[in-house]
Amino acid sequence: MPELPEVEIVRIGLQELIVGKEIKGATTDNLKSFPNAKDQVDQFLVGSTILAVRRRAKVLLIDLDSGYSLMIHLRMTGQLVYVPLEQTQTRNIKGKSRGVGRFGAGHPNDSLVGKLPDKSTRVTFEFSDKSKLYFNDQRKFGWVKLPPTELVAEDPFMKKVGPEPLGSDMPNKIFIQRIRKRNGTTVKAAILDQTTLAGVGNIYADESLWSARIHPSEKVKNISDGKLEILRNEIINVMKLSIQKGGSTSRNYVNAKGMKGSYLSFAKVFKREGMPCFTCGNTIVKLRVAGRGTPCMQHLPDYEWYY
DNA sequence: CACTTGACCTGTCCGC
DNA sequence: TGCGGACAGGTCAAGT
Repeated sequence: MPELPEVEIVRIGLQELIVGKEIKGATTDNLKSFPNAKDQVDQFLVGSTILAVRRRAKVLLIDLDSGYSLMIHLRMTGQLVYVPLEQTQTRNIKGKSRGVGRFGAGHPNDSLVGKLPDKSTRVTFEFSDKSKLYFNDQRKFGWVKLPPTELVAEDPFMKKVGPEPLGSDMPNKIFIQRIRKRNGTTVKAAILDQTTLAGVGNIYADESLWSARIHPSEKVKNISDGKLEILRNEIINVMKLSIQKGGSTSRNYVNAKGMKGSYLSFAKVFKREGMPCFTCGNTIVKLRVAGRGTPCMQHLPDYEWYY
């Protein structure tokens, strides 16, 4: 689910909501979600205070004054929702996982706050002021780890992940250099590869490729440096716009206050299969590229006409 | 080695 | 309405 923009929005929200709070406890009923909880929670988490909330790629990092950091990956359906003390919980329909609701994005009644915990709650963090942070994850792909802060960079994923697209460490030259290492594959597979660059997922891959007028199944080796430069700029543009719009909510995504994002109403291809392209009017189709559902134009010429 | 495919899970949607 | 299959925002292990 969450790609870089969604994780960044959660980070911004948590930074505002939980920094300075003391952790009183953490519980999980799913060992896969927080594998070392039993050994680590009492020793390194309980009694510690939150110093900062960082993000690297799609991973959230919550630094604690115990010298440890919570590492959290939301994968496909993870949510991190903060519930303040004054929110009394409404009664849940037993066994039913509640969706975001029927109100528009940003509507106060649309928040998951007040409906938590529910059957998708995997980890509950409680603060000393009795407020809570829920890690919900329907599909159980997400995870929580608690390494020493200084060893976060030694995590296998952190060691191999590529540069941040919105950071100053990815100028055009670096982007083109790195993506050219994937000359043999399709451009969509190349930008989805987290070791090539960090943070692009299925939505922003399709959106940025459409904006750059590059077909997702085109091989990297057939694309000029000039077009790759345009692609790099469009990746930055769509991600920045998405952050402004509160991210993409396709099904599950909500921010730290339990609210969904509105970027998909600005999307050009994602979830628009069967509808006309905003530029050429041809019908958007859904193909399978890099093993992923890929809404795009049918043929390369659909894109090339508009170079 | 570079690249692609299946597996991990739960829930929803669509066609019969 | 029920049932089977396909599919869903990510990443890794195992396959070619």
